[in-house]
Amino acid sequence: MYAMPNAWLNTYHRLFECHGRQHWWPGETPFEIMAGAILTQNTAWSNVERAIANLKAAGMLGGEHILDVPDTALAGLIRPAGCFNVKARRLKSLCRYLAEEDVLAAPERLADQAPLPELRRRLLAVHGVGEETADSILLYALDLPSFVVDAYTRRIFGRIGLIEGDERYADIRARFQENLPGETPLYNEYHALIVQLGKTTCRPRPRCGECPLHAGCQYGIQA
DNA sequence: TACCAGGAGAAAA
DNA sequence: TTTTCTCATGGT
Repeated sequence: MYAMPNAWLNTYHRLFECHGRQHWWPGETPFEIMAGAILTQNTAWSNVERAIANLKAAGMLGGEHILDVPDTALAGLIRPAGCFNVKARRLKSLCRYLAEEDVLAAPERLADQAPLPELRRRLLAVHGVGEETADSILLYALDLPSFVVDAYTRRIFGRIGLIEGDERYADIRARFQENLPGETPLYNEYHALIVQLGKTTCRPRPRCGECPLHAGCQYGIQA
């Protein structure tokens, strides 16, 4: 696929060969992906699915609806995702921002409002949107090439020696983007594969032997 | 019972 | 600037 693979691309190809295409993000609409990015903060996705199901069942999975509902009612719907009072405020903050950009009814149009760096800066200014959440929204909801770094990325790439693991978020993101073609499908699949590996074979335990990455890692990939 | 899971903001050091 | 604390549910 790429003419001059490097260690970063080699790792991607090994992950892809092992785990296959991940079909991310698990959301049906750009708004659902954005909401999921907030709801999944420090929370297992299985809990987020319940919260999103509640929003769907209540007909609330849209920015205009969320802005209309009282905080307490919204918190009740997203309760399974944990930190529900905090996340209710964060969801509303995101919706207010989408309204300010005049894209509340069609959040995918946010991608047309400004270049990626400016969009990222604006998202980071929204209450409740940190770097990982902003990059998740840019990449998975807006199809823009912004690499997502998470705890799995730090752990796995620290273990295989491509990073130290304790760098700042921006530094790790820059390392990926400097060493990979700036292509949305690649960033999309790469992060999804990292999460898949992190969830299935890289729990804190001795080497699992299930992933080809372990073949080159003296310690196995673990926390 | 304790720990972990696809963080972020606020306060303290 | 960096570290610590808080938010909080559900599964193992």
